[in-house]
Amino acid sequence: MTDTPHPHADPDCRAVSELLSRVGDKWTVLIVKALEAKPRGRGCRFNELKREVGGISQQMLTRTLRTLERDGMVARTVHHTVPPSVEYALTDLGHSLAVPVMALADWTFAHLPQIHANRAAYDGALGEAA
Amino acid sequence: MTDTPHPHADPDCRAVSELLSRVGDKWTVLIVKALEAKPRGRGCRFNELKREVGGISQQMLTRTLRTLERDGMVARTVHHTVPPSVEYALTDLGHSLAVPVMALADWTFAHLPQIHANRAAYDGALGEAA
DNA sequence: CTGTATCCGTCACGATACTG
DNA sequence: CAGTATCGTGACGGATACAG
Repeated sequence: MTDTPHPHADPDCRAVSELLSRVGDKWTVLIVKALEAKPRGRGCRFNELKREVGGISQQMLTRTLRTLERDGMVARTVHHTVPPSVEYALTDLGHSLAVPVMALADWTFAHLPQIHANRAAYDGALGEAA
Repeated sequence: MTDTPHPHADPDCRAVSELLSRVGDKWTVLIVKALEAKPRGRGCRFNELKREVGGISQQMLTRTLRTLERDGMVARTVHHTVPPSVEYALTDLGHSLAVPVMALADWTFAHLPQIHANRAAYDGALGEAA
């Protein structure tokens, strides 16, 4: 009651924003999607994942995987062999996240024509304003 | 077959990424949420919206609203009075977008304790590694 | 009241080189 | 093969000043 500067001050709200940002970033969804395609229980090696996602740098792949691992979305398994090999796999939490995310993706896909039409109309209106 | 550099090259995939980024940005969801709270058909003035979202600059409010308007998510109605007044309201498309977005927000909210526990465990493991 | 234009700091992202 | 360290760049977001 003291005073609420703005909605983001609320811890829960911040957490939701944070997760939304995560989903909205450039690679998270692509990585989750790639891992989700794998048969349940089977992991994916680092470079294998890198190839499947495509166009991602080692840096970003490592960073994004670390974040996902920290949140418990992916599990990391190290095999101390020579050469070393590491397997990544979605956890239950990771799989469950994929559900609402894919729903959003489906929404986008379904409304794509509409959105494109809207943009064309908007941009067109600007041009003819002269 | 010619060659697929990376998934983002596909127009549809790019469009989905784009929408995801939009949702993941700092203000879009908060604005949509504020507009959604309004009774159907009733608009919201610029500064009224600014107050309700809280902590947003005019700059960002204008930019985000423009983007949403261009995509047909919000409708902008200008009343040529003195002083001028403008009303913003969600369109049908905007309302329908709110559904999957809120589903994602609900997922986050539901799994918040789990995620926090995971982070604590992860960070804790790092500390004791020494 | 409702915008637009400008400047500036921050940080996400990418490329590269290096290590175990 | 997997990962870290370092550096550069550019987009994004915020503050401010100005205009209709």
